[in-house]
Amino acid sequence: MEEEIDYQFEARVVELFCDGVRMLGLPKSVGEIYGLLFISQSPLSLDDLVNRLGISKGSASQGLKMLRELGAVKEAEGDNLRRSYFQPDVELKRLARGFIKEQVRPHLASGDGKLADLKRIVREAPDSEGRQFYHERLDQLERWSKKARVALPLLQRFLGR
Amino acid sequence: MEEEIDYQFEARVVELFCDGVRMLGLPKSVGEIYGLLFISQSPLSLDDLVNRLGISKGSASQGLKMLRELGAVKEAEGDNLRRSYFQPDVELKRLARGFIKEQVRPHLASGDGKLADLKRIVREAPDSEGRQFYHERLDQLERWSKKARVALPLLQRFLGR
DNA sequence: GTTATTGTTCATTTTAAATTGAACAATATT
DNA sequence: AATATTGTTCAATTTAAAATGAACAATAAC
Repeated sequence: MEEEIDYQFEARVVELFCDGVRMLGLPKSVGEIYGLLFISQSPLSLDDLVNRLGISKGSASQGLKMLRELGAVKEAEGDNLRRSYFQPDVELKRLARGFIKEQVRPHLASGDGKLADLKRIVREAPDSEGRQFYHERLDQLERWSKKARVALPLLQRFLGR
Repeated sequence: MEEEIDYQFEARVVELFCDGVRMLGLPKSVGEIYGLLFISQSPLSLDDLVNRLGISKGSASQGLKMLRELGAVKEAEGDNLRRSYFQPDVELKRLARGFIKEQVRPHLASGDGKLADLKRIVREAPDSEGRQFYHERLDQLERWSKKARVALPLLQRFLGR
């Protein structure tokens, strides 16, 4: 009965994290895994995650991989010496840093590259009524990108205090 | 030939915006529409969007609706008096405000509600070894949420200057 | 060296989300 | 009032992303 309450409670926390990570554009399973680790009193193994969340071994493995890359989970000691156990990193600072580094910056960088290509196309195009307009719009885009690049470290700093 | 260059250029700008909005979790078609409006020298009608992007009337209508709700496009005058024409709002400030108001805040609010429910469950549960731990974790979540609520207006302010 | 255990990879399947397009409403034109 | 034009809605379809699970590698135990 006590178990039953815990289980329902756990499920609702997991659900809350699902919503959370989907807002960030990450797969549901990643939210489930992080959520369960977050609300568990002791580190869990891949097998624990599979059993308690009812997801496949593949999902659990991939989800853990992503969470490790994000710096959102770290290895920990557990009963079984042959297994790896995981616990969540619960510092918002680190979570934000990992997300920005792994998910945001790469997209921004790729966008900057494409933007530079476009600017070159306009620069090398023959003069025309459109050229000036296009140039202005691309400059606008460049200003957005620059602002984002400045905002990110500020945001990170704010979250880390 | 001149037309051809413009078309390719336009297509690449549209693609850039597709990537951009997908990073924000919005549908591709919304990026295409905004992107085309962004790089067009004059306002466009729904029909223009359908023809030049090769998307369905339904998509264009829904995409425009979302962009209007986000405050990312506004109506404008055009040749045909019976049609509505649209042009983009290119102020980062407004774009950020709309996105935060329509896409971020609702999720945060719903999360806060669920979090409050969970806190109540823990508060009303009988004392147990787990109770204290759960309480701490939910407090942590609450601190995250509060930090986010404070960060958003700061971010908005920063983007608006 | 054979068998068990643990975890990863990736082709296939499933699921969720976006798109379509036909029916419909609203409004203007003849 | 009949017809044309414009735009919306929503059930059905398509598409992209995520989850699955079987095959595989790596390591440990026997």
